[in-house]
Amino acid sequence: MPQGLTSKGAATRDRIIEGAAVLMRQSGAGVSLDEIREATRTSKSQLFHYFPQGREQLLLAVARHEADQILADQQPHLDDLTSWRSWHAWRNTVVARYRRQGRHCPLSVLLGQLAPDDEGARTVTVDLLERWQAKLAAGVRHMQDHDLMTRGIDAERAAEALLVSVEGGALILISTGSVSPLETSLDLTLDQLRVRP
Amino acid sequence: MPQGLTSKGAATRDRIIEGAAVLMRQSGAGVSLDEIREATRTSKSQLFHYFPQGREQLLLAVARHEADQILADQQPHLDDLTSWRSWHAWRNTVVARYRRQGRHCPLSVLLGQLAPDDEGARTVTVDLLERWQAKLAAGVRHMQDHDLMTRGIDAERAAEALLVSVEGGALILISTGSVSPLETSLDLTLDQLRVRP
DNA sequence: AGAATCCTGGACCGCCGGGTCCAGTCGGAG
DNA sequence: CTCCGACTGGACCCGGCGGTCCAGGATTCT
Repeated sequence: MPQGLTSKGAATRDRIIEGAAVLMRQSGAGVSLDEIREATRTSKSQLFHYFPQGREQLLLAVARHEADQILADQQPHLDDLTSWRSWHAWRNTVVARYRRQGRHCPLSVLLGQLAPDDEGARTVTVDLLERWQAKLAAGVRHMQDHDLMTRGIDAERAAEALLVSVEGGALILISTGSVSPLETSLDLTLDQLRVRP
Repeated sequence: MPQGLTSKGAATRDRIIEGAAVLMRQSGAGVSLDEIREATRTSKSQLFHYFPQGREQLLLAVARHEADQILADQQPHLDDLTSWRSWHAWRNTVVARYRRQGRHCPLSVLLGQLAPDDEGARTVTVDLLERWQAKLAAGVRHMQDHDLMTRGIDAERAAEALLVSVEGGALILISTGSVSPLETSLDLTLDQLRVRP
């Protein structure tokens, strides 16, 4: 990405990312630069003007965009997991999001395009998971501090388990089209955090 | 695949599948027919002789092979989940398998190569999940019948939740390289099936 | 033996797609 | 107004890869 960048240039750059994201969300599989070029009404030279390292850099930018979107979709609940009410609201938001998304996970498709051992691609995923887990752990810790969740399970572990439920549920949703595993697993895991009578 | 197929032909076909599987397991990402040809010491014409529909058919065969392998790796425990001892043995086998596998899931790489909405690819995954879930559910049911697991959770649901733990844990292992989420989630889910005192 | 069929080698083709280049146009700073 | 750097269009290149083809070797059956 060039150092000088006028507002017009920034707008074009964003249009490319957003357009590519939309394209991959619907088309699902591998997208060529020509398709992106056509969908965003740009030219080859613009693509390489804004992403000099080519395809990989572009896809990485789109992946980061999608990763941010995933967290943003869970707001405002994800940042305010301070009561069972908000936990349930969060749970419903997540389920609704994946139900809506159906069998097309934009991020997984994206990462499938990039080399799995590529450092950049790995970073995007790891960053997402870390941010996600941190927010969940904060929520669990707050609940434990107020005796609303059991202290028998370490907050970080609980957050890990919740993440596994969401990711695993989403993965199975992608394969089978069924949301019930996601719901079941998430509900069971949450259940386990309830204070035992 | 041709109708006539001598034992020599079948051997070559198997060699191609096995060789391609090994190749994808180590190389990780997209594999070209030329690489497969070289690794299996065959020629282009053989590849298309045994897989007339070309690359897709070949990858699909490899994917089926890998899916079967996943279940086979969990034997004999998966077919004998009749005591807590065997459940734990199964749990350890699964964890060990994914720990060994590390960040390279052959099946996910494979399916990433094929069009995600391809009917054949979908079938491979769905079949695997269904067989897997059926075996887990059978185990849970057996345990419930002998009052070794709680009857409070429907056997199919329990199997779904276990699957989510394994798949989600494996997915996170692939991304982050950490096995602990897999272990945590699996253990928590199993815990929940214990009969409450 | 001989024919029918399966199996194998490898040259060849065509296209798709990432990447390059250059000749412009635009837009704002001085 | 003028100039410079950012921005844009699109023709072009070229390597790789999936796929085709045919000629010839190996097998098996009658």
